[in-house]
Amino acid sequence: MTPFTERTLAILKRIPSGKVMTYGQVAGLAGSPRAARQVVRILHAMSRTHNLPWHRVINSKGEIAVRDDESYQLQKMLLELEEVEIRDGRFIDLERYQYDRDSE
DNA sequence: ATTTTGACTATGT
DNA sequence: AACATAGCCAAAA
Repeated sequence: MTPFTERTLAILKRIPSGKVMTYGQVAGLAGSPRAARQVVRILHAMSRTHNLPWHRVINSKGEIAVRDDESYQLQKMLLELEEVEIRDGRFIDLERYQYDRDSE
């Protein structure tokens, strides 16, 4: 496993329930701010086997990025189970859910 | 070594 | 707000 992947996994696992991060934020903390698409790859490839909170990762516009309707509904449901309120694919109060304080 | 692959992002219109 | 475009980059093929 490459260092970037390792760091990305560590970061993803630290996103608390009820909070979200963008693909770009995760990539940035993992050391490569413009590798958002790599985060997407990692989620696709490893979310199942590594028990990652894939539903807590959203795009920079503050939307659920998934296009497939079934997966979209699943992601929305998982977030709502964590008290994240969404309407029309957008977060009611994104500010409240953003997980920034991570630099440490 | 080169090409393809994305649940992306910033910018411009 | 919506759309197009170009840039992006690590991993896999």
